[in-house]
Amino acid sequence: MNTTKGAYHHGDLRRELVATATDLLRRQDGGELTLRAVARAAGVSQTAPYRHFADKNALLAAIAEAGFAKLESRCEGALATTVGSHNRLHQLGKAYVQFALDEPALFRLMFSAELGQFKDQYSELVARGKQVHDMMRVAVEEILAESGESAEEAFAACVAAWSLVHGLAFLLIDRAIKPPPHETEALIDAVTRMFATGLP
Amino acid sequence: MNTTKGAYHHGDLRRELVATATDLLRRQDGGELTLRAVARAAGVSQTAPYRHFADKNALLAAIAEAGFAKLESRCEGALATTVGSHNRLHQLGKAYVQFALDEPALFRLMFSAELGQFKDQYSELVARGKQVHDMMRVAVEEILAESGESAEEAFAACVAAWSLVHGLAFLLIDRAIKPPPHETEALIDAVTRMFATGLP
DNA sequence: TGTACATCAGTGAACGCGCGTTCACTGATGTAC
DNA sequence: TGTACATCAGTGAACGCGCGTTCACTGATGTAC
Repeated sequence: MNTTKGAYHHGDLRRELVATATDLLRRQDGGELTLRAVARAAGVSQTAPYRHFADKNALLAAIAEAGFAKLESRCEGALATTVGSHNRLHQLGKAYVQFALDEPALFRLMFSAELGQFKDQYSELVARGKQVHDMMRVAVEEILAESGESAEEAFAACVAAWSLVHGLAFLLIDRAIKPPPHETEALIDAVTRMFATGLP
Repeated sequence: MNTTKGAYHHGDLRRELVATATDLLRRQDGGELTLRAVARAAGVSQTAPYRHFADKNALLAAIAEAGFAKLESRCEGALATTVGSHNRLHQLGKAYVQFALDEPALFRLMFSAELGQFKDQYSELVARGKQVHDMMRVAVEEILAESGESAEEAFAACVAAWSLVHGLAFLLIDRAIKPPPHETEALIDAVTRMFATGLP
């Protein structure tokens, strides 16, 4: 594998395209992501991506997959240093919302209707998405296990926990609610705690 | 005002374009909404909309504004027949989520990044959006007033309530969670109740 | 070690397409006298 | 009541644009002998 930049053979263009696209999303939040723009930003001809992706959808799927991996590792990082079941759910929620704030366009893509239309064809992507759901589930179950709740309760509670952080993330990145910047973190803290400590 | 269909002068093309666009969103969820497609669906030339809207953004703003009005009237309908502060918040949340399920593409547009980029230019749209927030706030304050909570608590609680229903709506319409269709309503009921009854 | 050749990973020109928008226009309507 | 004319609300052709994608190609790499 050749990692020299500028070479005719790039070495790892696939990975680079995904990284460049993620970067592009970060820099031009709101705009449309085009294959040509990604290739341009990667310093490569507009047809080069076709060597690594069947079509634009395949690239989008790869970007979203990498996004889920990133989200997952952020959440795991938050859990790694936290003890106590309520506290763990609380930190998990904060990491989730913070990820959305750091990467709004990527977060949007990961859950977009556009992606939703074909994502079932990309099993790795589906698997990555499930793992986020699973982290939520485990965190909620940790709490409910302590008080011996039923599994049905657990499902609804898990969905509620996820809904809360997912909704807060979207309301913030879509600017439906606009707290002063220096109060944003406190708001996230208050809202996520509200649920985590509210569970039985 | 002439309401005869097929006439050269339509009579109320502005309203019709908004209605047609909403219809189009409903029928082709996921696809892009184009000015030309809206005009085509309304049975009018592709340049006719320019008589009523400065550009495509203005049409999108009008569609979203009508969407917020619709959402608001749905929520008001739910509140009109409900007594008891906890119950009212619960029903409000259900109406919100149900609206998103009935009009997923419209709901997405109302909160889309695309719209977010220019919506501040349309004050009527901004005002409509605020009214939804206000309904949430009032419902939460009704509850908190009964136990004399502080205003800061109220803000976080309001954001939390809105986040919960907003997140559940998006997780469902984006198929991030896929309950069996006949269980969807029960899940919405359980999740929205979970918060409404969880407040002090 | 040197050479021939298959394979791989790029390039660049070109395609058809649908988009938003403009422009000069035309048909319908309403008003003044 | 009838006519002239200004105004309003549409039409249809045309524009330039950037898009995803295809195609024949070319330069770089690795392997067999």
